[in-house]
Formats: sequence, structure tokens, C-alpha cells
Amino acid sequence: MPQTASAPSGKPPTPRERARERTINDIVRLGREHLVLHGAAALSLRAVARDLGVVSSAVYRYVENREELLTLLLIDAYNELGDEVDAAVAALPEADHAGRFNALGSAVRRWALHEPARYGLLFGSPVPGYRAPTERTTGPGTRVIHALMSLLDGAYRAGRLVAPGGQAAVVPPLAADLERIRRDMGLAVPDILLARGALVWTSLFGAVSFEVFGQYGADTFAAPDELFAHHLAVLAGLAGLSASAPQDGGPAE
Amino acid sequence: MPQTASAPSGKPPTPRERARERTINDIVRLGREHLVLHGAAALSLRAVARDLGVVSSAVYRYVENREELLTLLLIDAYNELGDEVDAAVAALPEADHAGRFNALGSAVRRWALHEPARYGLLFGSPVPGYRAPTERTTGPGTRVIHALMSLLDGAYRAGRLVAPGGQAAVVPPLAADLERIRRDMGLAVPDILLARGALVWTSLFGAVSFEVFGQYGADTFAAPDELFAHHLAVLAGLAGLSASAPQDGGPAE
DNA sequence: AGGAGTCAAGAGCATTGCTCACATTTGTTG
DNA sequence: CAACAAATGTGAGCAATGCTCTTGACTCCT
Repeated sequence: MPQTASAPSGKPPTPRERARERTINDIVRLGREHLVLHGAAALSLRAVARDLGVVSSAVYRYVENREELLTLLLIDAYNELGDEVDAAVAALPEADHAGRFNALGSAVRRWALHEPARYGLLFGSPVPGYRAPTERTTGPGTRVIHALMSLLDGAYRAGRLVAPGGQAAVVPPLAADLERIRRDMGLAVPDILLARGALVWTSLFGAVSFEVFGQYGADTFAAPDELFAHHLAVLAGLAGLSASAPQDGGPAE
Repeated sequence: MPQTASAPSGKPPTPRERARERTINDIVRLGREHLVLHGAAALSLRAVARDLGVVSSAVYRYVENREELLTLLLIDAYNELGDEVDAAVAALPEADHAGRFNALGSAVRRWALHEPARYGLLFGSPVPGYRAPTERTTGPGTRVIHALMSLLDGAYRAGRLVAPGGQAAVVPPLAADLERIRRDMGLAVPDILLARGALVWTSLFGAVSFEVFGQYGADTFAAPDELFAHHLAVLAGLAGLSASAPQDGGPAE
């Protein structure tokens, strides 16, 4: 059984632990390469072992099984996507809510198109027989929705998120869910805008998935960039963001 | 090599051809069962052969390889989804555009939740190394978008699809794509509504995929039915459908 | 120095997709 | 009806895969 991977108990790492960590990193790196080259289901521990210059059974010292490696790659990919999104959002001033929304969506799409296999691992059909251990993946896996929601929340607190008129209130069971989410994430947006944020979230990934997975026909859209930009603009409006640039004062707090 | 599967040349089928077709149907049926039980990537020709009561190599007389069986299952699933959607839409009067839209979306979700593995085969990450032969799958694979678009087109021709106000026109490259689509599908809706229809399309499947693939957290939404109903209502408005009374226009600029 | 902990190697098992040579069934035709 | 040819089924076999187990070696700490 692989050892306790890392319980940072304060003690300085022994050379052995460092070597072990280095090997695990190598395995993840090689696994990532195989992933982008041959896809998730074709990920082979034996092939990784070959590239590592070691016999197949040796990798089981570091990685419990194929699922464990998939989990490591899942976390790795979630974090890379989260980093990209965070960087793209942070590159724009905090008051430019619409710009930041656009940057977030574009970053997701850019990363997905650049890493289709890893995107598929995150947002495609689940690998059969593989259940991601939520206690390890929810953290990295929720970075994008957290970024999106805090973005929308910031816009709301700045008075730049306009609730749509004529929209019926959400039904009580859904309101209960939304209330819990609002509390857990420390948000201020009201139910209707929160629900719309969730819809925008799923819609963003729906559009990206259709493009990455080739769900549009092969030659349906010759201008996918423009299509996505248009979708993103409509989604910004759907979320309640006013499309025009924020010329007024800075952040509220 | 599997024979010419079926070139309906008018001649009555010989008993042998009928037996052959029956065997292929059995293979597809067994494959479907394995698909729903163990997922797409775990689909095994040998297991199907075992269930068929025949030695493994015998199935290659009927199915060229594993990919071929996947293609058959793909077409099978596309058609079943298409049938469900068509039936749900046809159950409501043609003039009830909003109701039909709701029925379409609900039918997609219902089928997806009932057949998660097959839904994943259709709309999840592509099976690695497998390229669906477009000449055989585009027909069944476009039934839902055709149903959606003709529904929206009917509403537009009936004057029940209101273009949102304050929406900028689409850029020329995208307009060219939309024009071609409009021509190919014989539609009348203008660019803005057509683009919104595409967004509604991807958003619908985005919401369904999130739910089926467990992309929402495990216990994020205790009321998924209400969440989806809410999303569907918002998407209907986004498409331009007036729910009962004409909704307010787009956000003021 | 010695023992506990760690690691790599290689054999082995069950599984898969797929091919091939051979046997058997089946329908047609001389 | 008998012979032939096409269609179908059989079983062995190859190259992979994930994973386990035993064996030996190596490292580090007391």
C-alpha cells in the first residue's frame, strides 16, 4: 500500500520522502502526457512505467492503482484550469465586472480547446467504474464556480447587477438550496440572480463542451470564436451584468 | 468482413438475411445492456459474445469491430432520444410554443437521467480513439436540434417569438454561418434569434450534462427538478418565447 | 552493525480486441 | 438429389492491459 502521501506534520522531509515526492511528480507528468496524447480511457499504468524506465509493478509503490493516478490527474487539471481562470480575471480591474466575466469565460474556453483530453476528464462523461473521491476533488473542482460567483457577487454589491424585471420568484425548495449556497459561499446576491448565475455557469460549460467535444456538426460553424463571443455576451446579460463599461466609481467597499 | 449490411435493393430478404438481421439486433440489444450496466469504455465484445452464447470471434462476422458496435449503439441511442423528444413535443398543440419548448427540454432531461451511460456516450467526452462516422450519425444526431429549431421557427412565424431589445447585431462571420444554417434548415428566424436558439440548445445540454455527470456537487442541490424547471423557464425567455404574457425586453443599456 | 522500512524486479493471472485456419451449417444450383 | 459455395461457428493464438505476489536488494535510523 502506498504510504501516507503527505501529512505535513511540520517535520522536515527526509531525503527519502523528497525522492518519493519527486517520483510521484514524474508519474503525474508522464500520465498527463499520455492523457493529452491518447485520452483518458487509454491511460495505461504500464506505459507510464515504461516511460519512467521502470518495470510495471514498480509504479504501484507510488500510486495505488489506475484510479488513483486518474484522481491525481483530475486534481492537477482542475488546478491548472483554476489558475488560468484566476489569472485571467485578476488581469482586469476589479470594477470591470463585465470585462472580468468575459475574461473568465474566455479563459475556460481557451484552456478547454488547448487541453481537450484533460477538459474531457473534468467535464465529460465520467470514466466508467471510476468515482472521483469528492473529499479530494471538490476543492480544486469548485474554483471556477467560486470565481464566477464572487465576481457576480462583487458586481451586485457594487450595484452593477440588475435583477431582471417580470421574473417570478423561485419556488421554496429551490430557495432553500440557494439560501444554503449563499451562506456557504458568503454571497449577497438574491435568489433570482443566484439561480441565473447557476444557469450561466452550466451554460458556459455547455457551450464549451459542445465545441470541444464536436457536438456542433463538423462544419456547422466556421466562426466559432465569434459564436462563443456572442454567447458570452448574451450570458453576461442573462446574469444581470450591464454590458457597457463601468465608468463610474470604483469598488463599493 | 461483415457483409453488405443492408442495401435495400427491393428484393425480398432471404431467410438468411433475416436471421442475420435478427442476430445483429440481438448484439445491439446485449451491447445496450452492457452499456447501461458498465459504461461505454467497459463495453466488451467478448462479454456480448458470451451473453449471445457464442464464441468471441463469431461476433466479428456481424460487427466489424468494437467501434462499429459503438456506432450502432450511438445511432440507437440518438434515435431513442429523438423519438422521446418528438413524442413529448407532439403531445402538445402546435400553437403552445412555450409548452412545447418545456416539453422538449424536459424530455431530454428525463431520458438523460434515465439512461446516463447512453447519454454520456452521446454528449460526454468522446471515446478515445473513436471517431463517429458522421455520414451515419449526423442524421439521428441532429434530431433534437432540428426539433428545437423548427419549434422556435414556428413560434416566430406565428409572431410569438419576440426579438430582445437593445441587442447588437451579430458580426459578419457569424452571420454567414447563421445564413447557411437558416437556408439548410429552411428557417425564417432572424440572426439574433437564431444565435440565441443555438445558445439555448447548448445551455439545455449543459444543464442536463451537469446534472447527469454529477458536476454539481454531490449535495449542492436538493431540489434538482425545481432547479431545472427554473432554468428551462429562463431559457425560454432567452430564446424569445413569451411564457404567457410577453416578457420585458433585454436589459436597458 | 543490525533491523525496520522501502523499493524494484519478474513471474503470473485474468481480461481485452482481433486474426487466422479450420470445421460446420445452410441455401442454391447443376 | 447431390455437389458446391457461401455463410457461419470454433478454438487457438498474439499482443496488450490492470493488478498481485514473492523475492531479493537497498537505504536509513537507532
